[in-house]
Amino acid sequence: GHQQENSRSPSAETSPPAQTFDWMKVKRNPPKTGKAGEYGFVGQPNTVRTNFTTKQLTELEKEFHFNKYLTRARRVEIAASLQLNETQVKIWFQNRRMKQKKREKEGLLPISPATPTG
Amino acid sequence: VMILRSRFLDARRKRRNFSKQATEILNEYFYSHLSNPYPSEEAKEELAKKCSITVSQVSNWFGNKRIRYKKNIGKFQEEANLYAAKTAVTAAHAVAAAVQNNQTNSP
DNA sequence: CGCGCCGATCAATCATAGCG
DNA sequence: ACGCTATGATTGATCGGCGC
Repeated sequence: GHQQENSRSPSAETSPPAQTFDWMKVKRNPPKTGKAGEYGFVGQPNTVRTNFTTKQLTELEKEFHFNKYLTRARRVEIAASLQLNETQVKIWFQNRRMKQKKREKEGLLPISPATPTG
Repeated sequence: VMILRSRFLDARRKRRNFSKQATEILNEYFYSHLSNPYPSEEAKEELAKKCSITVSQVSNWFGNKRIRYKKNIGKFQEEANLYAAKTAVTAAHAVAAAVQNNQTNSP
């Protein structure tokens, strides 16, 4: 048996490697977490993700436990309190909710492999 | 730097590589859909079942695979060729079947 | 028309597994 | 035991779509 010939597949898929598809070119825009009012550096995006401190995470988690959703006012308070951008606080809660959802989802399936419903 | 890392790390600490079989299945899907390696939720569930892993793990695998693949396409050439050849056989069968069905229909 | 949210994904990083 | 690479998981932030 031998099937090593390079025949042009009439179909669409199954193309030779090294081919560059759109998904390989996808590039994310740099984070716009430009903080203003701290140091003299204003206007230059952060290019990298912020590293939240343990204190900030602790406070955020505490707030999250209080309520999963934030109001504009609350967001402003927390942002100022933790020295973060309102957007960062908003995004953090967003991600937090997704994480919560994911945890709940996984904590239910892996214990029931046998289901009569098929 | 401090030990800010070892505060609430958990799952990330102890992990086990997927079985060879699971990796094989995932790679087969990835390379047979190289033009668009984004399995639907449904496909992920099926892959998860076949690989005996969770849907999240399937998502993680594809996420990592896509990023690492495009970051260094050359490094995956061999692997790509390997699975491309493998899927080519399957494709050939599909084409053969399609031809039979397409006999009465031509563009 | 803008804003927040959801779901998916990106991209960088962490920490460990695997190999010589 | 040690250094390096491969690989799974985590996560701040982006993208597109939706509803208000």
